[in-house]
Amino acid sequence: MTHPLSEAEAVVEQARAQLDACPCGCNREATAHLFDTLPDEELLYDVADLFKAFADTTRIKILFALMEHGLCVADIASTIGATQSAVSHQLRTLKQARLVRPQRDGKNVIYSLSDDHVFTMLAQAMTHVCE
Amino acid sequence: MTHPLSEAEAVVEQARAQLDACPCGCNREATAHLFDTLPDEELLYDVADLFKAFADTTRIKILFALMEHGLCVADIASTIGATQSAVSHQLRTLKQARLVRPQRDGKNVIYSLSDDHVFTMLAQAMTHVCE
DNA sequence: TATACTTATGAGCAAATGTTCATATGTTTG
DNA sequence: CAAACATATGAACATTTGCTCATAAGTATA
Repeated sequence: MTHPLSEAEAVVEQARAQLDACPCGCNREATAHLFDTLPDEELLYDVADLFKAFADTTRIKILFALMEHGLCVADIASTIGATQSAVSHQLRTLKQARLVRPQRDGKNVIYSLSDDHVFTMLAQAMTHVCE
Repeated sequence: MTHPLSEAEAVVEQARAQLDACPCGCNREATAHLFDTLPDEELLYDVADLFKAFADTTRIKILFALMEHGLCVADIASTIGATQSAVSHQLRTLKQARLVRPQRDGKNVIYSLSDDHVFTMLAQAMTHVCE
């Protein structure tokens, strides 16, 4: 015997839970309690560092260029119109901040966004700017 | 006559739609198409500028201090342990980037986060750092 | 192994940034 | 209006940052 209604309710519950758990922290009510007190100095320092990694036009161009798929250094350079050296220097910064991930492919090194978190931060910023 | 199953399905559908519409852009599939081509130079510049506004320890401290509720300049300064002048200078930067909003209250000026977008960006960064 | 090709790195320089100190601007109250 | 208090701003200085140029390091192929 099936219980159509309760099954559906379970799905609804699941969907709601997923909303609450949205990893991006966009649910203010569900997240606010995390900030009752000022976080540790060190943590705040790390947060600022994360934003610093995004805070340059060249690096932003690189990251957007990688949103579709990975690219080698030379292709990144030609896509965004920058020097190989400049791109390599900035990739170093992005790599240290764990925003991109290198992967050797013969002579080339393919860089990709580290994870969906990076994508989310970029999308979030883009929507903010576009408003 | 009621239709329990189809009503429940409607709710499920609504919940799913809400998930897709998550304003933070955390749904990669739903957002990816926005980045098929590299955005305009100017837009990328603005995105970098937005991140620059977050990219300083003092400013991050100020923003986190404001996550609970608005504060006047002096209170911000004492909360984060910084000079009145330093805080005022940085508030200027944050104001220009539309991350905070001033509101006169007698002799004081109460600063608050501009909108939930700012909250989201901070929460997002915090979760990224904490992983 | 020698050569060509791709990427990474170090030094040096110019520009941007954040702080302090002094002071100006604004606001309330005697 | 004068004095006290809160905030904003300008100049100067030190630090950080991002670029270029030259060159090193890693990889594939003749």
